[in-house]
This record gives sequence, C-alpha cells and structure tokens, in this order.
Amino acid sequence: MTDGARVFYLTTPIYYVNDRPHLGHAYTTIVADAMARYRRLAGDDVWFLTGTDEHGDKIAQAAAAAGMTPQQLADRNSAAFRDAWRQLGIQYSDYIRTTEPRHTKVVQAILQTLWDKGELYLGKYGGPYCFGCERFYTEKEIVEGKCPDHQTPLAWIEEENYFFKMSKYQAWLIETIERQPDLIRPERYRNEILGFLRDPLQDLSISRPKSRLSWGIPLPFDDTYVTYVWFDALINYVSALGGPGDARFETYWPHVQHVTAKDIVKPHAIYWPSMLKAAGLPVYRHLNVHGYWTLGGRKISKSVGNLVEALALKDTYGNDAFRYFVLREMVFGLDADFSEEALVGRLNADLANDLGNLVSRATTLLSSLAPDEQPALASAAGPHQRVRAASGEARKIVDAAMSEFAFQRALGALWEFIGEVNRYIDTTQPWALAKDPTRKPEFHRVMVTLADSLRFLGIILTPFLPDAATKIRHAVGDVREPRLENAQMGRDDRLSRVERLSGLFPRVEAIKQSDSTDAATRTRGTPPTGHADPAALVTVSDFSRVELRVAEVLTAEAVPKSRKLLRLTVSLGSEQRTLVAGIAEHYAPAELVGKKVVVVANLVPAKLMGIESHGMVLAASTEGKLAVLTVDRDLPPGAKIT
RNA sequence: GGCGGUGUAGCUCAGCGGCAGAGCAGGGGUCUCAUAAGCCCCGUGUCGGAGGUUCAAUUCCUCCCACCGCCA
Repeated sequence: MTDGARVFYLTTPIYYVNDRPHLGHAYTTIVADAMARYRRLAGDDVWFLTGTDEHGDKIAQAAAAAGMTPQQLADRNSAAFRDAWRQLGIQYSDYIRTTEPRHTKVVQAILQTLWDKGELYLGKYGGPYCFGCERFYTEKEIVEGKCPDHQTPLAWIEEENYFFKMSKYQAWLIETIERQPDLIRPERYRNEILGFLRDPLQDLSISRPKSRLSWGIPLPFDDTYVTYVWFDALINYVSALGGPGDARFETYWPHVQHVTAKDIVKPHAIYWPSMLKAAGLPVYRHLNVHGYWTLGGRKISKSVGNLVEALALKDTYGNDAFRYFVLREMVFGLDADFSEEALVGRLNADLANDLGNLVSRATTLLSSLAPDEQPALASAAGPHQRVRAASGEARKIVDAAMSEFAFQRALGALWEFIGEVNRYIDTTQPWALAKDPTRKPEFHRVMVTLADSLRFLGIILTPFLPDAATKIRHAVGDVREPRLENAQMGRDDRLSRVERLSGLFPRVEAIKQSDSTDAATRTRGTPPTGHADPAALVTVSDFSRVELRVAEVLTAEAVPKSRKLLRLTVSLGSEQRTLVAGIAEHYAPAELVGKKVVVVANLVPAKLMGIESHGMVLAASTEGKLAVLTVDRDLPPGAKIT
C-alpha cells in the first residue's frame, strides 16, 4: 500500500446453497472481482468477500428430500460455488459460510446487543404462510388462497416471534438516503426505495420457533427460537471481518460497498441499514445494484437451468471472453440480454479483430527488430502524440467510470484507444518505413510507441481480461507486478525484446441467428481455437434450396468507379436479368458476351454500387486466378442444374 | 389500482428546445505489418400515437397505446 492509498471492502451477496451457480451469481461475482482487481491495480488496500448462505427452511427441506443432513447439503453446494469461482479466476480475499462458528458467534453477539438495548420484542403474529417463500403473506397479496409466487396452498400459522423495531428507523433511513445521493445506486433503485418508504414501515420478524424449524442460529436470549434467515445472512458482511472490535473490522468496515442484484434490494436498502443503526454500526458507503440477465429476450422463469448453461459457455469461449462480454454488454443497473450469438459477436469484433489483431500485428513488427538495435529518437512531435494523448484520455475515463461501476463505459474508452493505435499503424505504415534507411528515426519512433501502447494495455486491461493482459505484458517484456501508475505512455523510450503474440483471441465461426430459438440452451459450442471447422455436411434438401441455372451472357460492361465489378445482362431463357459480378479483374467485358455461365437464380437481390443484382455468377478461384463456371455441352439458357 | 421508467436506424443504445447520432450487422473502397484482421466511405429513420405550448419539439405539457419495474 502506498501513500494516499484508499481502502475498499467489496462484498457480493452470500449465495443461497439451495441453488447451483449460474450466470446471475457469476455476473455479480465477476463485477466485484473486476472492481477489486482494479482497486488493487491502483494500489489500494482491498478486501473482497463472497460466500454462501446456508440456513433456513428451504435448505432443511431440500436436505431431507435428498436424504442428507442440512450441513451435508450445505457443504456440498457451498463447495460448488467455491469451485465455480476458482474456475472463473475470482480472487476473493475471504469466503464466508453462515454455518461457520465465526459467523454464528457474531450474529449472536449482535442479537444480544440489540436485545440488551431494547431493539427487539416478543410479539404475536398470525397469517397465511408460504414455506417456499419463507414468509407470511397479507390477505391482499394472496391469490385464491395460494401463494402468488409458488401457486401452492398457504398454511395459516400463528406464532409468537421476536421482532426488530425497524419502524422506528424509517425517518432516519429516509434522511440518510436523501443526504447521500449515491448511497444506493444507480438512482432508479434509490428512487424505488424512497417510494417504498413513503408508506409506513413495519417491524421485522427476526426469529422462527425451533418447534417449526431448527436449521438456524439459536437466539442467545431464548433458545426455543432460531434466527430468521435474512437477519442471519446480512450479518455475514460484518462477521467475516471478525465483528466489531476486530482489527480487520476496524480497517475495512468504514469502507464497505455491497454489490447485489436488484431482487434483493429491499433487505439491503431497508433492513440492513436499520439493523446497523440499531447495533450502533456505521452504514455502508454504497449499495451497488445491478439488473437481470435475460436469455434470448425472455424473462427467466422459475427454473434456472438455462442460466446454468449460460455460465457453462465460459468453458467454450474462455474466462476472459466471458468476463469481457458480461462486463461490456450490461449497463450496470439495467437488464441485459445474454445470448451465445452476442457473446461470439463481441468476441470476434472486439477481442479478435480489434485487440487480438492489434497485439498480433504490433508484436510481429516489434519482434522483427534486430536484437541489439537501439532506437534513435525522432522529433517529439508527430502522430504518436495522438496515441499518447488517447491513452491519457482512456485512463481518465476508465477511472471515472470505475468509481461508479460503469464497466461498459470503461471498456468503451479502452476500445477507443485500441482503435487509435490501429489507426496509428495504418497511418505511419511502419513496414514501409523499415525499408527506407533514411527514415529509420521515424520507424523507431513508431516501434517505441507501439511497445508503449501494448505496455499500457497490458496493465490497464488486467481487471477486465486478466489472462490476456498478462500475456501482453509478458510479450513486451514487462514482468513487473502490474500497477496502474505505470499505465502511462511516454515515460520510457527504451525498447526491450518483444515476442510475437499471435492468436490471443482467435476468431470464432459466427453462430447463425436462425439456428435455434434459444441460443443459450445450445451446448455444442464452436471450439475456442476458432479455426474454421471442416465444412459441415449438407443434406440433399439443403442443396436443393439453391436454384442453379445456366445463363447466357447478353451484355457486359464495367461498373464505373469500381475496379472489380461488371454489370451483366443474362438470359435465363424465359427471362432476362441484371447481375453484378466481381470479376472485372479477370475478365474483359467482351470476353463474356455469349458465354453460358452458371448462376444462382434464387438469391436475395442485393444492391452493389447502386445497381440491383438479381443473382450471382459462380466462379472458382485460387490466389490471383479466377474462372467462371460454364457447362461442358451446349444447353439452352435456363437449364436447371441439379 | 397507485407511483415510476422505457418506447429513436435491421440489432443494442446515446441525445433531451435550434437542420437526427454511435457501436454492431450490411454494402463499397483501400493498405498488406496483422487473426479473411486494420483503415476509409455509405444511415431521409412517421425519434410509439394524437393534441398542445413555442419563431422552433425527438427534446417541454396533456391524453392515449405498448412494454417494464416497484408498491398495493
């Protein structure tokens, strides 16, 4: 930690072990991980917590159904989350489980504090209860006597429970949220909570009688009750730091920021600050709320199978590509759509074409330098200054964007820079400079700038593309621990040995949109190597969809202002058509007139240089050579090819 | 039912009083260092509909329609 370093404590929600890790969990965790890595890169002191929530009715029931003890079920499923994060390369600092003694100890201590302070009371409550939701419903909410969520019959339960006097914090809570505009962000969720708080707040039931449910933390002052799962779960953020008084707690708690999905805003925005206030602890700095992933534009149903399969695509396309996609595609706070097509689109356009290809062309140029060649410097002015300025601009935007969880904006800025470097290479044409001994200084200036650009990217991309960034740094010989302060161009004009780095993100064959109604359910991905698959086999009926016919060329002329295109009029026997063919470099117009060529007759018309083309002339080609297809014997125009 | 949001190019979205924008996709051109990559050029779309305010409305107001969220 350097002087002026800031402290950050980032948390994901603890995931309920009734679930299997899926895209939703992964997104929250990736967001927190990217943020943690960015802050670490900036030299800040970061603590990043995730974990699992393991108490409650649902766990007890699922365990019973599976013939296990609740603890066994929790152990198994908690391990599944831990494993998923390992596979995704998540660098958490700590992993808390609510069945750990260190957690139950702190929960009980806080409950005791609240009890002693008179923040809790024993009250009676009766109402329709849904075991699936683990909550009571009001008469207005229930639909024909059934749970509106599960459509299952509700049980009438009347019981005494302990309540937290949450209602007394309503005015304080409103004031707190209003005083800190970015306490709950983005703003839409803050507004939602303020809207909710316009109505009177109820007290919160925080216990369940052991007679009904024993899988929970016993209340320290009444062992016939266990703690209600929400009250237990939220405290993980505190218990994982050892609780009040612990050195770790004192260091990190004042800087806590939570990351969560929008479905659990209310517990985090209402229960949790009230609980903290009552316990005499400071409220968090920010609650960062993100939206949902939809699949193929459809809402996610109760079943999460598709979300699990969506996460599995990380294995098909790689962690970096998966991580990049979710961070780039979702505007933090809003819903976004996940599809394999969109992922492949981003992978090809942004990662392969823009970044991967840039790294490849730049390292190829740099690695071709003679080993001992020390670059002579050219004048300070020149196009390289635009690149340097762009890097500074990108870095500024990334920093601003990251301070408000705007990952999309941060990545957009970095890709602006990548575009600038690609343009720089095209403008300066280093391959031409290299051949001209009199322009050696210019050439070296370009080489230095390219190495510098890659060094910059190798550092600043670390939080977003950890593996690729490391490869880039190593390729340019930067073996230092990456630090944001070194992501600055123009500091170092020396050139170290560069190794060629090609195929950083190989292109992947595009997924056809019409292929499937639900891309995310498809499991047969294109291999990550991305090299073109052997041509897929087609059936006779596939082939018969293409209508091939013999056509006689009636007229041919060059298309003005085009080097490759010829405009042809052909006869198909019963009709004449205009076609545009890209064969001008290989055939003189006069050569073609009278020829019987083969055309695709049922092609969707396309406009080329303002001319509508109704078909396509078939031709075979190899490097530099091209020949149009014709028929071996004389046949009338229009003859069908089968 | 109440409150709020959204509806802009094929797709995703920015703009929010002064002649409609970006990325992707698509088309054309061009370079050859590079991953059939890069770079350059190409967007007249009833800015959901109808009224209104204004010299001027995608942008402000009212109503309507569609979708979404929160609440009941």
